[in-house]
Amino acid sequence: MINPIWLRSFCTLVELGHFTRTAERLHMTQSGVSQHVRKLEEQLDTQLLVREGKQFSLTDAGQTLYQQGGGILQALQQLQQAVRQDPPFAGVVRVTSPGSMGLKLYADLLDLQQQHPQLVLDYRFTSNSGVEQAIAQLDSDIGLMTRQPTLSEVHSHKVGQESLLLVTPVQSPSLTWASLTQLGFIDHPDGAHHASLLLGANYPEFEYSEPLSTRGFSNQISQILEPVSRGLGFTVLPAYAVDAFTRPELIKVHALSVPVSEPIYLCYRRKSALPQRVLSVIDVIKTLL
Amino acid sequence: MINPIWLRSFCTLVELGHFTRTAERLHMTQSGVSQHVRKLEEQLDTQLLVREGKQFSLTDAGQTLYQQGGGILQALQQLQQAVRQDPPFAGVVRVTSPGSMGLKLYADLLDLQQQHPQLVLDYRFTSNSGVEQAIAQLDSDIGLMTRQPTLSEVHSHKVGQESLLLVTPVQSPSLTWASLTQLGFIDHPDGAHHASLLLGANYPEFEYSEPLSTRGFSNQISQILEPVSRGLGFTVLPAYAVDAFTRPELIKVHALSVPVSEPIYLCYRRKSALPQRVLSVIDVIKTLL
DNA sequence: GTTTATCATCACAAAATGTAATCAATTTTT
DNA sequence: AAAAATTGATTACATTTTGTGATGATAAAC
Repeated sequence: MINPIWLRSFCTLVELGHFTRTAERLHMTQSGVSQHVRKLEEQLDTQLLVREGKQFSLTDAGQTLYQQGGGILQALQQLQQAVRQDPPFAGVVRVTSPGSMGLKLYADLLDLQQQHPQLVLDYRFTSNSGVEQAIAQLDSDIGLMTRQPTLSEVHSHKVGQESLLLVTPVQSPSLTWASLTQLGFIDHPDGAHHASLLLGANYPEFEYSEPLSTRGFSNQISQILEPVSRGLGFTVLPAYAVDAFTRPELIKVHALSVPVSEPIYLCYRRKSALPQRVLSVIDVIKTLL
Repeated sequence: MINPIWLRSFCTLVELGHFTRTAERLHMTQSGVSQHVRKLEEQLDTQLLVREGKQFSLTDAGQTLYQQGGGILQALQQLQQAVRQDPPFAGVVRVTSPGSMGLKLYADLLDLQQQHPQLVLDYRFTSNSGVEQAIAQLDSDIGLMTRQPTLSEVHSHKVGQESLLLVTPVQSPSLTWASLTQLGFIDHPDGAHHASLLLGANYPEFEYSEPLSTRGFSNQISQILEPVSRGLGFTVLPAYAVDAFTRPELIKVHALSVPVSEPIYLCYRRKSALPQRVLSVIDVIKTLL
């Protein structure tokens, strides 16, 4: 009986044309891929690949095996999906998002997890491109991004938006450009980007002035407002991150005359049939954003 | 990924409704079958069988898995057939037949093997029902029988016949019924059957007389003519067995007035796609009989 | 010509698989 | 009813398979 694990390695290899990349895709070592192919060839007593230096081409047998085998593998997967019991609120769901909206989502999803003790949430914070990668590599079930993904494997649609807000200490001076530059900027991973969006739209001076003087930086999204609350500077943050700050009385949030917001895209892997628990969480996320 | 070995155990179990018989069919132990099913259920986190004492029925999931899974297994098998290199004269071919025609065939097939050094013949002698069983249980690729098989898995068609011959010592007396009974019978596994066929058709006395007095027995087909050649008795043998005797000058073969012969049926497993080497040997056998 | 990237091979640790022995239960025989 | 025989589940263990890391060889890139 053909070993479907070996077959999968072979089919992936044919698609990628590259042992090392196949290994990465399948979360195994290059040595493993090499051996899988060799064992397939041994078992079938048939050469599948014609090795040409570091390239290879397919023999007729290899061609057949790839075409037919791919279909069978899919059928096996689908069968597993069809038969496996698939409860809507049990099992692991892996969510990845940038920090800002994560602060809100994570709390809300923990509520959900408390309602469904069988549900296990694996929530990871990372950059937009990290989200995209995680989805494409099957490392995450659901992703949230503030831009559309570029990889073709990743499906996305807009599910909401988050306003960018100017945040200053409570006892802040006026909101003139001069006072802001004097107060100084508290930076964070998306700080420059957010600042240019919001400030550029509201302060004509922004475009021509010096870069903002940075008075601090944190990549821990929940910590960014701490220096602001102590009067050390101002920042520009998505609303969800502001909402999550524990001492709102120490900061002041300003509605500027030209509101700016970033879209939020919900992403998951195209084609791969999603288990019920992932669909459930997607539904919940949509109601939250 | 669903393990196709486990799946095969499960599908066979569903068909046979019986763990122990499934184990026999698949050449494994009952314990193994039991574990395969359990592991499938564990992996899919789904009950497949509802155990009812020693019986069982299928859950919905089990039903689906059986139906879809069976198809996938077949597809896998066929793919393997299609891809596996399948030389016409290399590999093991297992032939099973009763002794008589085996004596001729085995020699001829050894000739074939000498012409094709890659070919390996596994020739086993057994009874008609043994042949049938061996085919049905996939223990043999080709079988030869002198009656039609009864098992539905076994396909057969007539490829020839072998004459039954009366064999006496060279210096035998007349062929009257009286002299034969006085000479005595050398028996072998099919002896009684063959004798009744041939003698019953040629000696009206046969039906009413005492059972033949037996002067010897051998289940080694090539040895049966030894006691005959020494004058110890006569026997009735298929022609192929007589032809194989090394000292033909010591025996006398008699053409009786009513010739009797047994049909020869060539058998192989229905449906299972035969590898090229088996087809080759089948062709050769047909030319030999 | 040197460096880097890529694939094959090998030795070994970890994991899986299959079996025999045993147990528990059900069915059949006496 | 009791005894015997079947049948499937479970367990312990030996064997086999599998995947990895290390190493080496060869092709591509610089």
